[in-house]
Amino acid sequence: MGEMPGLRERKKLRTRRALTAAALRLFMEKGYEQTTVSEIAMAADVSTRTFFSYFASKEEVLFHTSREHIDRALRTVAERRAGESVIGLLTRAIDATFDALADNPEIRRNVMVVNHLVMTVPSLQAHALLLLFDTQRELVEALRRACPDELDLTQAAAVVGGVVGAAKLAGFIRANRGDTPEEVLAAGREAAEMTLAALRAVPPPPSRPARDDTEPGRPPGHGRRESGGDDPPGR
Amino acid sequence: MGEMPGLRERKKLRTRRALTAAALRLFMEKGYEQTTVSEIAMAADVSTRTFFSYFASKEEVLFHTSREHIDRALRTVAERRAGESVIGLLTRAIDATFDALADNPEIRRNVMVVNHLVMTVPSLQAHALLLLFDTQRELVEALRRACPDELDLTQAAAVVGGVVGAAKLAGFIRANRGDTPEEVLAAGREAAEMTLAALRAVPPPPSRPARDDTEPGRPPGHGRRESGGDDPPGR
DNA sequence: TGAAATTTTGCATTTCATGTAGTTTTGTGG
DNA sequence: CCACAAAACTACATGAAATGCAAAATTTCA
Repeated sequence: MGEMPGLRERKKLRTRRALTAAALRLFMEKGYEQTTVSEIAMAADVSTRTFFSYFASKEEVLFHTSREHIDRALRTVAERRAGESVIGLLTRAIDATFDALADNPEIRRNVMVVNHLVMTVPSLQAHALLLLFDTQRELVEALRRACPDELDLTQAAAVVGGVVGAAKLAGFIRANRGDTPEEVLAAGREAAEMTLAALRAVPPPPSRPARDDTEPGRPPGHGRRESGGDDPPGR
Repeated sequence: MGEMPGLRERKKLRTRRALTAAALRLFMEKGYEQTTVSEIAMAADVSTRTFFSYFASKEEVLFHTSREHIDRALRTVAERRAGESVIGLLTRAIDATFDALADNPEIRRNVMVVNHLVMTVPSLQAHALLLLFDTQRELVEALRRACPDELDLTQAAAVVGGVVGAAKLAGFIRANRGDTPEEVLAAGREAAEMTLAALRAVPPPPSRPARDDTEPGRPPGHGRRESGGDDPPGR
């Protein structure tokens, strides 16, 4: 089959880029709601109908690029190192993701605009949360594939949800207060590592008996263990 | 001023209920996308325009009721008991929430339908995630109000995000697999308590020096402390 | 060059959502 | 019981998102 992209593919890429660039510019200039799809298409010199053959919706034009970051995180998890603990693996994946985000200046510039839009337009916020949520589901799957026999479904979900949830909430809240991207990233990283540190110290509780889980689901052996627990009185 | 609601208010309530009931029934019968707003209005015997004076959008008709659950959780956090640790307070709030959800059969029936719709319609999933996210932000605020001088912003966000994130992801994933509401609730509760247990054993790391936070942000004193910390080497 | 495949386009249509202006219903005070 | 003000509702018009379809236009390949 073809090696070099070919004119048709190159043109498609150019059109897609023109559309996203025009969209970002217009959103910044006039606001998201005030910008119509037909204006975006006009600015990119294509018909309105063509816009929708590139992006399923007006919102999607903002999120099409983030896929590569997601894939990197998934790849990191998939390449578990020999002898690496579950939490160690997650720590490495989190670090790799934050490092990649922090290092790329061009991406960071766009992220600023996208971030501002996401923070201020509810429908975009919802879309972003959905994207992140789907990512978490993929992460859970990847984690289970990389560490079979060490995590049952609920445990994997708890670990991923806890770490990503902490980073997300901390990051969003900081971003909402108008902090710089650097501060936002730092807060997210810090929150994730706080949760990881807690998980690192205490292996998940002993497997509950009556929990049939399709897979065997045994208690994951982590690095170390220490004080069992002292649960507070009651509910 | 008026004590008893008054006819006007009662009628409004009836109309709102009629609208939600009609919407749920039609959504179930014909699917969400296939149901138009005008059909819902027709079934509830009001004009299409009136629908939008009750609900800002077609999606909102599904989520208007969940507000009371949110308020209960917030109230629990606000009523911190004397001497209660931060994690203990959160544990109690989580338990109260899950107990309330598990106990009310009428709510559970509706939750079934809503759940199914949320799981299958992306725009509804996005809306639900947004709602949950806003709830988390309110929780962070409430937690900081209830425990001033014990948590800085990032720490509060990490704790809430971690616990809720774990419960959410575990619950959604189970729900997606078609598990019963009981199983979904159990998995959510279990995941939340797993994260809480981890946090309980390890107090957040010593306050980082160069972190100016609008509020003093001192190291959170939890109920008990033990192994100081084993912070991971570096980043 | 010419035929096949694919992309783009214009047009029609549907639905969500909002603004406006006018009518009906409700609460209140004489 | 009636009249008046406030509110809730309705009908109508409008704008924009999104989709389907068939007719051009463009690329690919023989």
